[in-house]
Parts: sequence; structure tokens; C-alpha cells
Amino acid sequence: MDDRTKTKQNTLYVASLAKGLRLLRTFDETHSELSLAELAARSGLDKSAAQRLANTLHLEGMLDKDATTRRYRPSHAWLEMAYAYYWSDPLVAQAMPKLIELSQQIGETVNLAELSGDHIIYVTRLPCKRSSFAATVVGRRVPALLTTSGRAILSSFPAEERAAALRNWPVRGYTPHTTVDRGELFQAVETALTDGYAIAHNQLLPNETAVACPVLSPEGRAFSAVQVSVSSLQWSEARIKAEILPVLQDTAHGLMGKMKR
Amino acid sequence: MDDRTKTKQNTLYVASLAKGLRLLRTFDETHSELSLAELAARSGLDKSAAQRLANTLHLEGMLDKDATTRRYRPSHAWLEMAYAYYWSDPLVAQAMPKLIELSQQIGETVNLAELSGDHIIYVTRLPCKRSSFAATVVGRRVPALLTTSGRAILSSFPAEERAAALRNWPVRGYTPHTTVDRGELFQAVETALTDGYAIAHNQLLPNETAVACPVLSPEGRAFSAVQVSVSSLQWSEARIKAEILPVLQDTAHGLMGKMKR
DNA sequence: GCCAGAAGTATTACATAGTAATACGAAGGC
DNA sequence: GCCTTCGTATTACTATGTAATACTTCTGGC
Repeated sequence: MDDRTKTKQNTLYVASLAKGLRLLRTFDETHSELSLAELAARSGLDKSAAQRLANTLHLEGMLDKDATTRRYRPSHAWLEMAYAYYWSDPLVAQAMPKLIELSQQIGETVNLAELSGDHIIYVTRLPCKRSSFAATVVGRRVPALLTTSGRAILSSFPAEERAAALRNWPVRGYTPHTTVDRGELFQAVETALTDGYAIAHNQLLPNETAVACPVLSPEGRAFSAVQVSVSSLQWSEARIKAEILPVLQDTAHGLMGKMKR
Repeated sequence: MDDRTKTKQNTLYVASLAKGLRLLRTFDETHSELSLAELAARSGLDKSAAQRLANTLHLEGMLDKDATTRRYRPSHAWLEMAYAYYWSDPLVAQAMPKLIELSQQIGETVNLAELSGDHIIYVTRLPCKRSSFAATVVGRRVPALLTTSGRAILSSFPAEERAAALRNWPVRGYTPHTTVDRGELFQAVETALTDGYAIAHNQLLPNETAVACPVLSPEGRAFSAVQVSVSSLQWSEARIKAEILPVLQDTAHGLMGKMKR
């Protein structure tokens, strides 16, 4: 990603393709249907480029186009890509049955999260209760430090890496109670390290409590975590520790050494 | 997709981008991790093209590359695309809470399927029982005629379209009991039309029974369906009709007019 | 332990394929 | 009914992507 890696003079970098991808990435939760003009504006490409590339994406079935409004939308192919991803991630195949079992046992929402740079991404979700839409669909990326999964994963890292992450990884408030103080975050990760799991309240949603256990590799390093979300109105921390934690830990331990990296 | 739409002389078609996408589509359930050579062979591109394009996709974060084996794999970005898709499909946001409620009520697996050409694609899945991996993850495409969802959707189409679909849409056996006879399929769709739902056994998996209700637009045409899968060993057809069907129909009716097309 | 073959990586000369600019047409608001 | 905005189409130009080739690293067979 340095000077000469992308941009011109690198004959192994195809700018047209990169621009096309840029167009795809222009769609997000708040911009799910874009006109050609919006596409151009948001992607930073000029009108001509946006036109050619969007047209190509449309012809190739990557973008649907409303015949009357002429606006572009992600096509079903975007879901097919998730399907292909799942087959490429050995952890998911291993985890799925165990996660289903877990969610049936406790009757609460179960997620599988993986570390993706300094964020975590929800790879699998088994919602059991109504929740915000964002919390029910896969593929959401959230700054790792804000999530119990991220903290559980990070707690498995060597001390210097933990420190570096706590210094540099991004943080932002989702609720009024999101922990954004890096001192407090440090404490949370240390606690996760000694306990073997992380727990927190109201980090991404009000009245939500999350617990997460890291999925450790044989070398003791985690890249993913199994996480349970419950209503803090219905679940005291004590009850969570008594009724959820043991089975959650069993599930996570059962996945040891199944991850890809 | 005709002669002059793609290929040369169409200045609005960017072949490099299309080739890059071709590379992405090379990954599927049985080919989830590919070397450069395999990528070239399977995509039909020559070594040079595969090299340049794969490299670009890697630099842009669309493909992960194993540092030691040098093999490419779908990256987390593929899941993010699913996330973006979900926000673009109004039906999903409407459906999600109702589907969760349904799955909790009946304690069985609930799916939301949408028509995608002559296939259906599973847009949302709420697995409650262990099942085959393919049946637990979103984004799977299956020939519409083989699924109760597809038949339920098709039953809402005008007679000529139904006939055309029954003639032309693809069919292939997944289990020894998959209905591949177009006469029988015709019957199944007619029955779905009179009943308002479709039911079938052992179509995609042995010992699986599926029921699906179409999600009708105000004009009475469906593009999606809510579907429940159960073990045929545990559920008689009578019990399904008594205990599942009513709530399933409620759910589907509650979604009327929420789809995108 | 060396050789052969294959697979990945890098370089180059060339012209095709992608580009930016521009012009046209249609839709919608004031 | 005019003017702006957006989508679509065309064109002349050359920068950009290309195929061919050569170099490097790795693997396995004998």
C-alpha cells in the first residue's frame, strides 16, 4: 500500500479494476441505492469513469439497476460472495453446529466474530431476540476495542502487541456508555486475560450486555471469539456467569485450533 | 448480454473490470482457496492476466493471500458486501424481526428466499437444528423449481409465465428423491397456487421437509418466500399443517408489499 | 544432493483498450 | 416554457493494460 505498490508504473496493478471495486465500496448502510451522479460524487471518480464502470458492473450482474429511477443497487451476487467466503473459512464450518446448539441451549443471541485488522467482523449471527437490524445481519465491522469479542481476542496477544493495540486501534462512541477511555479499555483487556472471557454493558447498543470467549489457536493466540448478547434488563451479571458462561466457554474451547491463520 | 453489449467496440464496457470480477467468481464451495495457476486455469484467463488482476484484488483487500502457500482466498470484504446488500433490500429489514419471532415460536429453522432469475437465493437463515453446512449459511443459490420457496413464488405468476418457467427453468437432482419430472413439478406449482403455500419432502436434503409461503406484492405477485425446514422424521405433514403453517402464513402475510421490485 | 519441472514473480516493448471531453436527450422544478 | 440537472452516447487520443518472455524459488524424484 506504499508509494509504488499501487498507482502507475506498477504494471501489476490494474487501475480500472481498482476503480470498479471503489464503486462497489461506495455502497454502505446509509447509501444503499445510488444514482450515477451520487456514485461519481461519493467514489471520487469523474462522471465518465463512473458511467463506464457502473455500466460494466451492471452488465456483469454485480449491480441491479432500477429501470425507471436508473439508480443502482447491490445485486444478489453480493450475497453469493458471502456464500463463497463461508466455504473458504474453515472455522465457520466447524463452528456452525456448535453455535446452533449453544443458541438453542441458552435461548439467546450467539455471534461468531473474527479479527479483521483493528476491527472485528461478525461472521455468523444467530439472533434469538429482536434487536437492531445491524445486530442481526452478518458482515458488520466494528472497532475491535469496543466489543467483548475484540477484547477477548486481544487478551490472547503478547503484552507488547496488546499495548500497541490499546494505543492505536480506533475507538468511537456508539452509545453514551461506550467505553472510549483507553485506560479503561486497558483494564477491560487485562480482566479478560485473567478471566478468560470479556463482558461488558451498553457498548454498541443500550441495554445490551455481551460476553465473549476467545477461540484460541494451539499456540494460545486468538483470531476469533464466540459471543453472546442478552438484554441487561433481563440478565444480571451474576446470572450470566452462572447460566451462560460455562456453556459459552465449552463452545469456544471446542473450537480450539480450527481457525485459518 | 448480446453481441455488442459486452465485448470490444462498446466503450462503456471495461473489460479489465469484468475480468477481475471473473476472477472473484472463480471461488465457490468446492474451490475456496486457489493458487495463481488454478485461478488462471479455472477463470480461463492467461497467466499474465490472472497475475495482474489477482495482485490488484489482493492490494485492494478483496483477496487474502497466504504468505507461505501463496494461495488466494476470499477476504472479509466478501462478508462486508453481504452487509451492504442487506441494507439495500427493504424486505430484509422488515422481515428480520418477524422471522426471529417465527423461529422462536416454532423452534425450527426459518429461511427467507428471494427469486433471482430462475434460481432462488437464501437471503436470511435462522437455523435452529444442526443441518448440512450449505443449509445454514446465506447466499446459496438453488434452482427455483426444486424448492418450496421457488414453487410458492412461481405459483403467484400469471399462467403463461408459470408454463414458461416450468418448461425452461433448470432442474437437477440433489437427492435421489428430488422431483425432476416437469409434469410433477407442474402439479406441485398448481397445488401451491390453490393452497397458498408449497410443501415438499427430500428435495435438497434427505429427511428434510420444507414448507414455504409466498410474500405477495399488492398486485399479487411474489418475488420472495418465507420457508420453514424440519426433519421429516419428527414432523408428519399433518402436524406441520396444524402447528407450523398458520404462523408461517401470518408471517408471510405480514410482509405483503415490502419487497423491492 | 542434483536436476527437472512447475509455479510464482518481475520486466519490457507495443498497441489495444480505456479514457476525458464533449455533445445530445430527457426529466423535472421554478 | 425555460433552465438546470442527470443520464446516455460519441469521439479522438494516448496512457494504460497487455502478452511474451525471462528470472527466481520451491518441490519432488531418483
